[in-house]
Amino acid sequence: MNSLVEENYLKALFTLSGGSGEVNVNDLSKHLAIKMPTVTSMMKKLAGRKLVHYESYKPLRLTEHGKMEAGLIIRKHRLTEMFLVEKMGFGWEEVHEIAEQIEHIKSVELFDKMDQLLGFPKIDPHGSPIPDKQGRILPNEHISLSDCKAGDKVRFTAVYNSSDDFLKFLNSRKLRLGTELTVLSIETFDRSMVVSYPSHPSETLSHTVCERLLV
Amino acid sequence: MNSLVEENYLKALFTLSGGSGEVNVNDLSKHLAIKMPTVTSMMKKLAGRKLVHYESYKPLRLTEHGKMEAGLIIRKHRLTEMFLVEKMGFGWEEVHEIAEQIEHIKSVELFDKMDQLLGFPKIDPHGSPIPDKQGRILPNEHISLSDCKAGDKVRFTAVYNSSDDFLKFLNSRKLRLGTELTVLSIETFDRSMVVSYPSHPSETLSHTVCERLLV
DNA sequence: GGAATATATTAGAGCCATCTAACATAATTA
DNA sequence: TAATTATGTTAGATGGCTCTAATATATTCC
Repeated sequence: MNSLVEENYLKALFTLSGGSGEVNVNDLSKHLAIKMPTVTSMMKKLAGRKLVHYESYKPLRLTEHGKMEAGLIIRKHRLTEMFLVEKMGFGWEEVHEIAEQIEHIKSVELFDKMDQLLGFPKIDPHGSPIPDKQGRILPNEHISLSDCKAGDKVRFTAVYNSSDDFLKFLNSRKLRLGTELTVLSIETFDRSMVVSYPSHPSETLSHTVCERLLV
Repeated sequence: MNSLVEENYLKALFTLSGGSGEVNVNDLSKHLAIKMPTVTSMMKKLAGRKLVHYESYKPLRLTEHGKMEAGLIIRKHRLTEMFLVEKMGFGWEEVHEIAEQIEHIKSVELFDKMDQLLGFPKIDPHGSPIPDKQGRILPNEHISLSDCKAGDKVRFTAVYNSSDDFLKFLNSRKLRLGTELTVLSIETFDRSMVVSYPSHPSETLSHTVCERLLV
């Protein structure tokens, strides 16, 4: 049984490991706001429990077992966010903090029940995929809006690295998951985009925003 | 901010303090399954934070502030149980374990939302009163079924010290909160009672059971 | 390739919540 | 009341997670 602290390390490793599956001690340290020596010693501990591959001065990698465990935590997090939004009436910008805590609850039944009441959703309120009961996750197929060309018609399906402020910004522009966007033009000097969608015939979005909108 | 561990001590103190409001170190130690020296040192710590009155070799008492804090934790516990039963379809014997964990979640909004979705209930699924948002609790007015006389007509409104097994027993007899009971007779030799209620015209309940049914 | 910088590890310390062993006080009972 | 038993406290140790300071290895840049 993993402690709450260990679970946070696993989740962070999962989140930070991109395509390569590798994570630096330094990045992990910054992400968790925990000093590097502490991280190193925890990595040795997790390596002892076969949750991460650890070799001195090499990047960290989750083992298959570690990925599964991390996936299960993320599953709980995302099901919780979904439940809070869909069944309890929270705004999607309010739920992260609460889900951060509830994800550590030990009860298969609780999360199965959420899953069932939600109709076995595949994505959370931010558009991120929900891992299955084995902790497996399908890598998402999304690209950034900023990678699109003028004239492209796309569906806004997820956000990247969502902060409260960013979600509030999206709300203020009535940009919701599922919205159909048409790219009208792209400014070359600052790469901002002008897009149109049902409720807003012409809206300008900065490059920073476009990078974080997945379609 | 109280740690999870401190919260468990506060809750136990609240639960164990009867009419006198006093609790022994020994009882607290047994209830929490934590050795006495550990309890003593934690009591000193909580006394330093003005949550308990502590004097060497004297019984423990929660301060008013401590009672409030404990009440708030119990409020979260009971709202959670209620929510799990009423809104998520759990059986009332399944929810205690989960509520034990969720009661430590830091989020006023989460519990306010539960409260609202439940229509501001005054009692939990076991019939125990739910403290208000200030942590105040109204002492319950219930008496044991075992204190009733033959011929009494009463409403079953709460259970005392409910265990899973006991709740399963009640389910098997279709004894639910709110059931109207009539005491038909009392056996003098073992103090068991014969009662009747809508679904069961004649049912015998042992003294042990009767003591734990509050009416 | 060597100096400077960035990244990672080791060593040693501290806090929190727990324990056991030993001792102190209070309550019970012969 | 004196002895016994029950309850409570002190002292010192441990494990988990964290830190800082010092050291080691890798990477970058002149």
